[in-house]
Amino acid sequence: MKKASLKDIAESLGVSKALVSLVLNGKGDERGINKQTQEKVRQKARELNYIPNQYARGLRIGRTNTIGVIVPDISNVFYGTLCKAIEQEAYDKGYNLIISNTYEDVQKEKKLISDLINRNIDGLILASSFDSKNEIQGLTDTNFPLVLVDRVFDDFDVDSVSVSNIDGAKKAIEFLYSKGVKRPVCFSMSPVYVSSISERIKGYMDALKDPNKAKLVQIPHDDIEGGVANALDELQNEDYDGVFCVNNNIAKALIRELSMRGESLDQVRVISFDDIEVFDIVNPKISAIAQPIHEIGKTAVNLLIDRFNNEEGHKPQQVVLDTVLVER
Amino acid sequence: MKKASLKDIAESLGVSKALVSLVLNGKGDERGINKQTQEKVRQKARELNYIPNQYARGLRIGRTNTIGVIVPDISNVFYGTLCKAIEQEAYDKGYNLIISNTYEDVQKEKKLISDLINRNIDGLILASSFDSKNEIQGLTDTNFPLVLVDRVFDDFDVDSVSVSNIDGAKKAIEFLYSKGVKRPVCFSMSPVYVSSISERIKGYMDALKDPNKAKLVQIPHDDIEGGVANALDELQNEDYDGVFCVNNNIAKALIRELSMRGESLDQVRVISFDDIEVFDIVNPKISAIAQPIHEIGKTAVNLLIDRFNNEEGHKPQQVVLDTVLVER
DNA sequence: CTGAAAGCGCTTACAG
DNA sequence: CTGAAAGCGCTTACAG
Repeated sequence: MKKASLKDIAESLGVSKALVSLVLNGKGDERGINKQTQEKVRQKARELNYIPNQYARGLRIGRTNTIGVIVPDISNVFYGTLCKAIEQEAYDKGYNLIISNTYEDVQKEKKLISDLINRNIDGLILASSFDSKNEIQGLTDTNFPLVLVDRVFDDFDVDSVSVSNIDGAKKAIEFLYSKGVKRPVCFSMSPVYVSSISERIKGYMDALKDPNKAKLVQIPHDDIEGGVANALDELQNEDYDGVFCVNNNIAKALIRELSMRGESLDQVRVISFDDIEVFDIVNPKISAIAQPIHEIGKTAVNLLIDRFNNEEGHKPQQVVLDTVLVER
Repeated sequence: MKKASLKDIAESLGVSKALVSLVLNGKGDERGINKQTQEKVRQKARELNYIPNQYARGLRIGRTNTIGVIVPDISNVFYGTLCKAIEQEAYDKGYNLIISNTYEDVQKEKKLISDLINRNIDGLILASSFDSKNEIQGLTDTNFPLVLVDRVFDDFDVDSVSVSNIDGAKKAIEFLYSKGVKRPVCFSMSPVYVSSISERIKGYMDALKDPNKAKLVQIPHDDIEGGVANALDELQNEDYDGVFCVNNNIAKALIRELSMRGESLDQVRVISFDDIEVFDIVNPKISAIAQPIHEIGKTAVNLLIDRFNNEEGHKPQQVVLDTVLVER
């Protein structure tokens, strides 16, 4: 039950491997190969259930039609959905994905990047946890096709797709004010240096009516539950009356903690960055700043493919998409 | 900035490619290659930033260290978490993953399977939407390494990992009874033929005190919201007082719909198969039948690897893991 | 209109 | 202790 190769088809038909290869790659007409011969080849390929060996092909062509994807955590709904969007677009364009998680561990991220390159991916889509572009400068120096998503770096001439986080955060704070909130707190998350988080903090600061009343709480990414509980304790006696959560994980922990304490969500106005299903399920519902996740994924894939097909001419672009306030 | 190859190392050191290959693959000692020569080779490989071409290697060896994973929908938390578990175990064992979604579309599933095999994956982990084993009989006939997860087929001698769905559903119903529920309804989902769903229905039936009072509602998988709304309308005037949801998607839709109607969850006792975060966030919390997702993923990967390393001796196993009642 | 040949980068018997 | 050679399966100039 050995797999059929080009040679098997060629021999059984009495033609050359070259001819078979040409026909099967759709270059039969272009090379003026006899229609009947072409049909015979295709027929036989079907008959032998021929499956081209992509590794021989990749070796020869120098490309593998595989894109690497590295995200912090695919079981986080935001990244799960992003990966799904990337997968759909990649699948449509004939590319496969290799997906890996870093869990915000920069050592693992370094290892994953080199592992993936070892696997000869054609390009990489990266939601990085690095604190500076230095860590990936090496990649771009060697001209390796890279697209940053979600988290980007300043002054870095590499393809990227992100959202206007500052603007989104502003919209969130303005929404709180419009609902009568007097003093909004920001529940932020470590590592605070990733661009998406730091920009959202900046948006919060910018939108405050009275910057002196800014209140920023740092929630550690590896103990969100505990961090939120501590924050609530700490704020017990302060006159905060609204919370802006910089991401959905914090908002989820907050909802849970409030309900455990018997405090209704009605008492505290909450809004979150990232719109997830839960916000529409809990009672009362939670408003959110939604990211165009599908478009982020699609754009990232297409930037990469453009780079592949256009090695010389491709100019790195920093795409910034808008967020939407989902009012509930 | 060309990538270094074995040949580059060999030439710059005045040794053969064979020697370099042996050393770099850790067979230097076994083949009695001079320690100093070995050190020189490793040194030079580092210096040239040598990355072996996996496709040349794969072509030569016949293996690619890549596992295909096909699930219905990775943005569904259950499958997202399963993929994460699979990824972790695979990563530890030196395998890469190619993940794809079927969205319950059997045509897409067929195409994906052949696509992945075209990409020369070493083996496949499959949560299938097929209604019978016939669709994949071909795969196993050719002896292709396959592990079914979550959804399995009867009388099919292939590796698989699933949970005791019947038993889990019984536990759910018994829990409802213990909480004073008199007449539990089962919210089931199409396609109902997948084993996980049909077994949960069977568990529900088996556990009913009065089988005549069985009430099974079919929710279409592509319109869960609407299906749940209709179901609630239909049940308006019946004396049901508890709901068993066969999966988390249905439970989420139910929670949302109840809260939209202003009915508290307290009025209707709900329990769901699959334990997800939301159940711990809503108020009141929802009890659930939890699957050992991490163990499912890990077991699947290891069955596959055992099959790889043990081509002849490997005996297909049907692993069935236990569920846990998470009472809230 | 078609074929023979080279070569992608690697590993592995084989030979000495 | 090390090297020369074959070959994995494919594609692509080149030649006729």
